[in-house]
Amino acid sequence: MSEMQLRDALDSLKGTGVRITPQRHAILEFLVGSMSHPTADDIYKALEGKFPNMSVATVYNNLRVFREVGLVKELTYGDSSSRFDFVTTDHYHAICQECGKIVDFHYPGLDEVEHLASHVTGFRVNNHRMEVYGVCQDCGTKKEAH
Amino acid sequence: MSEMQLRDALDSLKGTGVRITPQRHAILEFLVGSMSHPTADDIYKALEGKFPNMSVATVYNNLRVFREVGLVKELTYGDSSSRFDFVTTDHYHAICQECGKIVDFHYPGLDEVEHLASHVTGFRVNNHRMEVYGVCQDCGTKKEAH
DNA sequence: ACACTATTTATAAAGATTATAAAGAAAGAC
DNA sequence: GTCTTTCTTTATAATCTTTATAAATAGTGT
Repeated sequence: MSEMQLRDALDSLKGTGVRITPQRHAILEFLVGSMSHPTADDIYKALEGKFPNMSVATVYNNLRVFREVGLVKELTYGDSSSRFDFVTTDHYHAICQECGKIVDFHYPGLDEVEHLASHVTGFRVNNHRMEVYGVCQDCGTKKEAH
Repeated sequence: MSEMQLRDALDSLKGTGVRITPQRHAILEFLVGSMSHPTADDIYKALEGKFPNMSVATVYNNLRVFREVGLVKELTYGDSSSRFDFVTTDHYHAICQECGKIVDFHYPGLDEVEHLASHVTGFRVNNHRMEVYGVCQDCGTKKEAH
């Protein structure tokens, strides 16, 4: 299943004339297999074993390439580093304010918001982003216990 | 009108035991009067005339204080620096992908999304954030002309 | 005006991301 | 398979934003 996602992603890259390097392959593979919305540094560290000589710049460069092609979304969360999310189906994020965990959830049709925004602001609207902030179950129960 | 907002904000600060310094007064005043969602550096530069000796750290420190008290919201937009928004009524942002302009718009009741997210993820949800991305009128017409 | 404590300032440090230039490797042509 | 061109990687330095630190300064209540 994620095999196919990876293959599609690679095809999509080829289609836009982006070369497939071992590093790109590995970064994409990691992103597809990862449920944890990793930071650039997470990816760098995760691939240290396979590519002892890989530069951080390579990770950043390729994440930018993937983002430009539309394979990956960049999530900027408050103070710390950006997190990267392999684009599959449309979904939103719930972010825990205690531990930083990010959990996906689906919600139908916020297209209406885009239309209204477009009407009110005069923008040609391309897309939107939404996040819900709160405290996850783990952190919630951790606090109750005293 | 923004006079009153400023006065309310100052009262609110006093109420929580935060001292009113000239710098804080000026930063708040600037935020209330500003429609442009400035960065910390914008604020620093804008107040350079009035406070030639003010430190950047002061701006950051106070923006943090204001955020903790709930007077100000921090917006993290993509690659560059955070932007700060004086909290008035609830509203969302439309962001131009060409020039970075941020325009406010109102939309009623996305509480439903919070409820669903809470139900699906098990989070105790506190708040949410939504942004619409696109191209503003200025940038749109600029491109048509050739 | 005094005293107590929070705040400011100046500076340095940390952390994330990008720029640069030389070395290396994909992909298509032959 | 080899060549050649061009893109990519690497290593390093630089940049930019934000925070930490410690001494000097200034609010606030009495």
